[in-house]
Parts: sequence; C-alpha cells; structure tokens
Amino acid sequence: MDNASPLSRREALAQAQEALLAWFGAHMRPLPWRRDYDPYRVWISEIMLQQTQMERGVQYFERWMDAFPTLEALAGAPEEEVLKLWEGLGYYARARNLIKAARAVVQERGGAFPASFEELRALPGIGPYTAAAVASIAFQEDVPCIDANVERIIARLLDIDTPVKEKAAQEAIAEAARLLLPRGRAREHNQAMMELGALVCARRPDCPRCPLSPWCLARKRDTAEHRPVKKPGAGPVELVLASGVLLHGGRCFIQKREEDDVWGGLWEFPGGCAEKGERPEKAVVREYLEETGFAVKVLGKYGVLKSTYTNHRITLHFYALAFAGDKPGPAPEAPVLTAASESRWVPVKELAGFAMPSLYRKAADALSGGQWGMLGLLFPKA
DNA sequence: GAAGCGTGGGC
DNA sequence: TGCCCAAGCTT
Repeated sequence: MDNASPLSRREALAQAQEALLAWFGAHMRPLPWRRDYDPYRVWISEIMLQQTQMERGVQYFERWMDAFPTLEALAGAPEEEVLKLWEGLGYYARARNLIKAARAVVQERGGAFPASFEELRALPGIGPYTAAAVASIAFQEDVPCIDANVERIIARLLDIDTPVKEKAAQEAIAEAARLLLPRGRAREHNQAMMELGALVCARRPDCPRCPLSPWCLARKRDTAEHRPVKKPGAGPVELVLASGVLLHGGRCFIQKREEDDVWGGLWEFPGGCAEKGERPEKAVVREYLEETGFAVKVLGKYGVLKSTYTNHRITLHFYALAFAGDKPGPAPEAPVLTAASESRWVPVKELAGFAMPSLYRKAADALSGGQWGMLGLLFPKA
C-alpha cells in the first residue's frame, strides 16, 4: 500500500470511507440528539459529553431538555437552577458557559443559532472540537472533528509512536482527519469516527470487528494496544480538608463559591485545607474565622468522607459546629466573606435545593437524612 | 505547553 | 485497591 499509485490510493481512501459509513449505519446507537439533529440539542449534548461517560450524559441530557427545551428557555433560566441540574456532572464551567453563550446568542444575534465553525468557536465554552462537532453534525459543514476517540483511531491507523498530545502528532492527526472526511458527509462521518472509537477502537481495541482494520498500520504491526502513546502525568496530591455545619436558630450556614475557583458557583459549608501538622478540629475553626469572621467551636464530629477530583485525593473531616459564645465576631446575618460571593442561613431540609459539590452533597444528604445518628438529630433543635 | 477544572465507572 | 479514564476548554 505504501507504493500504491495516486489512483489506487484514492480508491483505498474511498473504500475506507464507505466501510466506515456502512458500519455506522448498522451500529450507531439511538441517542436522543440523533432524533432530528436540532442544533440546540446537538450543542448541549456535545458540552455534556465532554469528559463524561455516555450513559450519564444521556441521563443528564434528558433531564436538561425537560427543564430547558430551547435556547430561549436556557437564556432565561436562573443560573442557580442550571447549576442545580448540572450538580454531580462536574466541570461546572461548562454549565456557566452554556448560560453565557445562550444569553449572548439571544441578545447579540436575536436568537439566530450560530451555524458555522467560526461563529460557534467565538462562544464561551466552545473550543475547536465542539465548534467542529456542532458545525458538522447540526449543519453538515465539511470540518473534521478531532476528539480523543479520533486521535486514538488515527494514532493507530498511522501507528504514531510519539505522544499524541505533542505538536508533531497533532499535525499528522489533523492532516489525516482532513483527508479522511468525505465532502458532504461530515455529519455521518464525524459521528462514525467517534462511535467507532467508543465501541470498537476503544482503549482495548476490538480489531476483528473494525471496518477500518484493512487500512490500519497498527493492526498490521500488532501495536494497536500500545497506541496512542501518552505522556506521563503528575501523580495524585493528597489533601486533608476540614469543614462542618454551623447551626444557629434552626438554620445552617452555607456560602456560594467564587466563579474562578474549583466548584465555581456551587454552595458549600465553609472549610478548607488543614495546614501541615494542624489537627482538622483546629483547621475547621480557623477556616470559619478566615472565611466568614465567625468564631465557632466544635460540638462533635460527624465523620470522614473520601473523594477525589482531577489529580487530588481528598479526606474530608466533617464537624458539628456552634458559635463560640465568648468571641461573637460579626452578627450571624453579617458574615465577612473572604472566599465566597454570597451566603445564606437555610433549614437543613432545604439544603437539597442548592447545587453543591459531590463531597458536600453527601454530607448534606447524610445530615438531612438523619444518617449521622444522634449528632445529626441534635441539630434541628440545637 | 502545561496545569487546572469533577465525577463515578471499570478493571 | 489504585489507576485510568469519558465526545475538552481556558488561562
């Protein structure tokens, strides 16, 4: 094949393209946004599926469309409501950017959905991949999509033995992706590539079932298992967090995180990292003072929760807190916030209505569900 | 280019 | 259990 003439090379390319499209026609999953390829639905699906497993993405997608069925509905929705729906999905900037983009389209374009790669790329939260995906899948624009699936497939087709994220490999992949795209078929082709990556050319490749295996160099050389080549990443960071619930007048204190921080726009109980050698009981008191000005004391410990995010491993020590009588600090209704944009005093039973990071959601649910026994039951009348 | 941003699933 | 993810974007 390496010495093939330009004519047979072109024929081989056409055969591979047809084989892929035929495979997609036979094996594509009936996903909800494939119903009519409505641009709004395609856009939402693409954002939701970023770094997210398909099954979870579909569940959130169905709920989302019930709540915000149109671009206009999303543009008019309160951010609180959108983040609450997104709760648990992670990467919350995706949800905040969806709102910003929807409002921009309504206000600056009169609601006319951006229909080209360039226009899409200009919206917040839409990068090269998503702009190509929406332009091709919703509007049949002839642009290739390059996501992790496509990178993996092409790294195997060409047997690329350098790290895929490096410039050289990226250029080879982009060039191959352009060549592979059959003009006028971008919607089917791009989805076919990603579907193939998800179902067949996965981390553990299933070469016997692959429609592209006749043209795959890694298959020929038996290196598919070792492609794509990844660069070693940083190891996990251990984090000890101390937090707790401060109750006063039958309500507990929560605060809303700043946008540019992790878990931006979500609600939490104040707290933070224990310093080196610092006991978590002391850390939670210090953090409350630093973040709210409140002087608090520890009534007891609910327990320890474990979690991870990105490359952090978290151990959260969670406490029951009350105001320390001798050092009042600011009045309960006037905290001095240094790590949050706003705060509320809410009844425990209403915590369910606030979007919280997964770790704090578990704590809140255990609190309101009485799963922390006597100490939890103490609270409503503390 | 590298790092930061979440979460739950699978092996 | 510990590690690697799963349809990336922003700074």
